[in-house]
Amino acid sequence: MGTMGLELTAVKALDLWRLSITESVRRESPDLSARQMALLLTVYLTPPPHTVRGLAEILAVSKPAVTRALDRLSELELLRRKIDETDRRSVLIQRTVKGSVFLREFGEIISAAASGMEAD
Amino acid sequence: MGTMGLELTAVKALDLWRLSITESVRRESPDLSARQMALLLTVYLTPPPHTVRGLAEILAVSKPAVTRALDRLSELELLRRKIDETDRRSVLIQRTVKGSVFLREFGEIISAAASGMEAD
DNA sequence: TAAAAAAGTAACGATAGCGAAACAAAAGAC
DNA sequence: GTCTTTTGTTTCGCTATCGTTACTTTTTTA
Repeated sequence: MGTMGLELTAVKALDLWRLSITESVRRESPDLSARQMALLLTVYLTPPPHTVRGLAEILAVSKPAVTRALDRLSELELLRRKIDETDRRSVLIQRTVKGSVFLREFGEIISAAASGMEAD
Repeated sequence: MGTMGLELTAVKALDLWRLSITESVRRESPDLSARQMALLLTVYLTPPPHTVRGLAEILAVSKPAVTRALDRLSELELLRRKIDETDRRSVLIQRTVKGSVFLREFGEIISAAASGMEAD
């Protein structure tokens, strides 16, 4: 199994996670919760448009919880709200320069941790 | 580069992170902060003994911050404090059954996400 | 156009977490 | 045996986030 994708045993996966998140914490990145990070990554890596309702469904959390996460992430300027002019009830969640930089750096942290790991 | 270790571009790394953390959030796992998760993984995946001081150094955070994270994680029974009888000032941080289960499941989430990812 | 539905937010009372400083307990130095 | 250092926790005032409920605005339905 797994020959079509990336091979990664559970133990190696956890160690990759450890190395990456530890490095991220050490760099004093904002201490985002799992929920906030999941929301941020979803906006950046899955096709738009992104709405509060859609994100709440994807993450299986309530709409107010998404609103609060958006409050935090937009305060950090990691993403931005914009009213959907075709349906003014909706809010479109958009990327920002700062968010792109943040995630690019984070991706590089993971990637570096992976390349430094011992082979099986 | 990277031929000695696991190959993972930054973009694929981020998507692996997204799939894993999203699945974790959807399962209503406790919403741990990056700091708490880093601490938990360090205790489980690096050689003991683990002390407050040692963890604070590894994560580059203050000792009270470690104490607070331990309060939370031990309340969740993901790990446990034990006084070091050879130096009763020190507290040894130990694993629990619940924490082992939690991390094993999380490792499997990552591993499953990886094996389901498109190859390059 | 009035009523119903949908999208997102605000308000509520609550807990959790923050950094900084002060603290108690134990061990080491002299 | 006191003084100092080390270890970890507690406390302080404060901000952030929690889940739930109530609400405003906009769109759709009838």
